[in-house]
Amino acid sequence: MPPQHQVTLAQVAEAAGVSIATASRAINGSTRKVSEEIRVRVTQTAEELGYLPNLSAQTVVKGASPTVAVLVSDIADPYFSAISSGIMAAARQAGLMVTMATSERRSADERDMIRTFRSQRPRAIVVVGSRWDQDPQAAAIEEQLAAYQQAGGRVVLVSQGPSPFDLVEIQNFEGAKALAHALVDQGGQRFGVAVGYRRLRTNADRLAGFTQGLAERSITLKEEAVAEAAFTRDGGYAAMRQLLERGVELDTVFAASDLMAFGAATAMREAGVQPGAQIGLAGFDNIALTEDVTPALTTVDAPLGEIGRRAMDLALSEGTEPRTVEVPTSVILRASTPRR
Amino acid sequence: MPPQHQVTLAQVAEAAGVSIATASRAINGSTRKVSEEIRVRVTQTAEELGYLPNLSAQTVVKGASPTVAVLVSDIADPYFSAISSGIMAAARQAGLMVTMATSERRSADERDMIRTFRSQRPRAIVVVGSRWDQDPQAAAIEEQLAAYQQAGGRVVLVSQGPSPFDLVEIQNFEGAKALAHALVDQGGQRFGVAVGYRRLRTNADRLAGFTQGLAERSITLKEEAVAEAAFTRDGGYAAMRQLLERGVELDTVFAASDLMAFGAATAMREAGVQPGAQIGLAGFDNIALTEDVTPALTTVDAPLGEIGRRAMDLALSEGTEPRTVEVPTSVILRASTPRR
DNA sequence: TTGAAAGCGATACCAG
DNA sequence: CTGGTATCGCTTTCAA
Repeated sequence: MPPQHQVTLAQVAEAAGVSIATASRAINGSTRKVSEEIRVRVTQTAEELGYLPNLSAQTVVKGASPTVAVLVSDIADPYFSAISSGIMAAARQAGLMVTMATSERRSADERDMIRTFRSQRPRAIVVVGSRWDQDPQAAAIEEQLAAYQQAGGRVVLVSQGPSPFDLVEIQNFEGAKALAHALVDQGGQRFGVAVGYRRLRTNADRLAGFTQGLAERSITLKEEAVAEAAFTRDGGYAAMRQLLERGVELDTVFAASDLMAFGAATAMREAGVQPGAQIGLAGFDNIALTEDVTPALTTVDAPLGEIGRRAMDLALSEGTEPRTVEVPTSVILRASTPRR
Repeated sequence: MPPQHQVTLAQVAEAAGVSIATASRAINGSTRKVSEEIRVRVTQTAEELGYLPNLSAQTVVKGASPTVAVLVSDIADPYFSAISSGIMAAARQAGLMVTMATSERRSADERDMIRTFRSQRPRAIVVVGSRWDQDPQAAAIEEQLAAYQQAGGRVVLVSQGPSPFDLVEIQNFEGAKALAHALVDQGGQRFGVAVGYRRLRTNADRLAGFTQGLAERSITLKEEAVAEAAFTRDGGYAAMRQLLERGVELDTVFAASDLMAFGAATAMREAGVQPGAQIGLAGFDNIALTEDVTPALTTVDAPLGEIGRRAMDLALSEGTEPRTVEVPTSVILRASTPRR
């Protein structure tokens, strides 16, 4: 790493003919006790010299950096990028920088990244991503986060409870349940589900909610009508193919995410089935473009940008007790699930 | 910002019964001159105590932080998130952290963010986003970047040339030209274009390439067949509406990005026109989901992930002369532009 | 190979 | 209000 020589505070002080202490107060005066005249002179000198405060030096003495660290599974996934967008907007308003890393859903890496984050002494660490059942790394990760919190940092999870940390929780169960109701009300009777791996809590919850929603309308979701694959576009494609190959009779398919739904739609078409015609299709999340596809995709809206903002709110707040923010979801019916 | 008390190197040294200097060498020994026995003892003690190096302190003394700063216009846009994903993957391999900010296409903010980046003393700054013609802030931004480079940092732009910095350039002109050829070869005759604001170089280049491609096939693109709006999904929608309202006769529309194409497709449908049937539609970028929409979208592939990786390659390389990497594009014909 | 000590850039306490 | 100085956590000469 080539060292970068920069203008230092000492140089500014010297050029302005004041002490370092005064220069510091003039430029970053916490309790501004500097005569206006000097303040102007120093800031001008700083400007002329192109002085930029060394954030690291400030961090060393202050003990924490004006930064929030964000860990997401995959930034190319519109779900995560929308949440990240909300986080970054809120961070900017709060005058914080964002350092970001992607775990690519490998929880071993996740632990390492959190260690690296801790080295940065950020003001908060936000982890976005579903919890895994029986994750062998879960304990190690939680330990890292707990130690960080112990040391005075704030931890916010966008995930599922229960959690010893601040938590933003999407109503996966409730949303899926409401969707089931809506779809039955539209005349759906034979349901199938394309779900991501159930070890991911998000999938388990959405499936459970959907199942219960159907049950409340006296419809039993048969196990053979549930196909499981990766929680991605390709997984949706694969799961839909499974369903089609199994020959289960279906009039409506629920995909556990919009991305899976997109893949599922393509699988249907390849099999000569028109989504929204022979078989209805619904997703979850309401990511961008769900309105632009044909037929427009029925889905459960999760306000992703707001989720990011809420996470930052928690990160910036002071409380000591871990709090949970429930983010409500709402069903959006579109052409992909016509009334029958 | 609550100070965070953490285990320090001094504590580790004390607990291990060695000097701070030795502890430092044992844990981060650049030139490893520590006896194996001590090394083991120190690292174990560090582990037990939960020691984490203070990155800021290291940065202060080393003069630069193991970080690359990335500025993108909008992380929620799949174009940028795909590039970011490539950058982050490459950064991780190189053992660098990523600090990220979004300018939201406001170039005044852009300048400020670069200043803030500089305060971090990152190893490199990567700016992703099209250049504006007559951008009043352009000079100020370039000045910031130049000063940063002067001080030993590396600057990489993912943008358009000419540039005094390292540059990753997408072949917008060539790609659009090739697309024009392909569409004419398929029998297209009456072309329209939905383009983003032309002050954005990306749009100007894509439009110019497309126009020239048509010209090379003896087709003149009339000005009335070009509609200009925001370089977003909504802009595509608006531009397409303009075209339709103008009543220009069209058999094929080129949208300057896939996102614009998605919006344009919806506008067509609302007007009772089937994209891919009455009017063909093509985009640019080949973002995710272009294959999953109906009809699948013809587009120009820009390898977004690779663009990010290339940018990092440049950021990590040592050379002093500014270099340019041209990233080739390729036409992908799909159902949205059927043979006529 | 190890340790003592001099910085790195900035803040904040304590006098003046 | 201003200046001198100890301090933050760590790396890196310079001796031993």
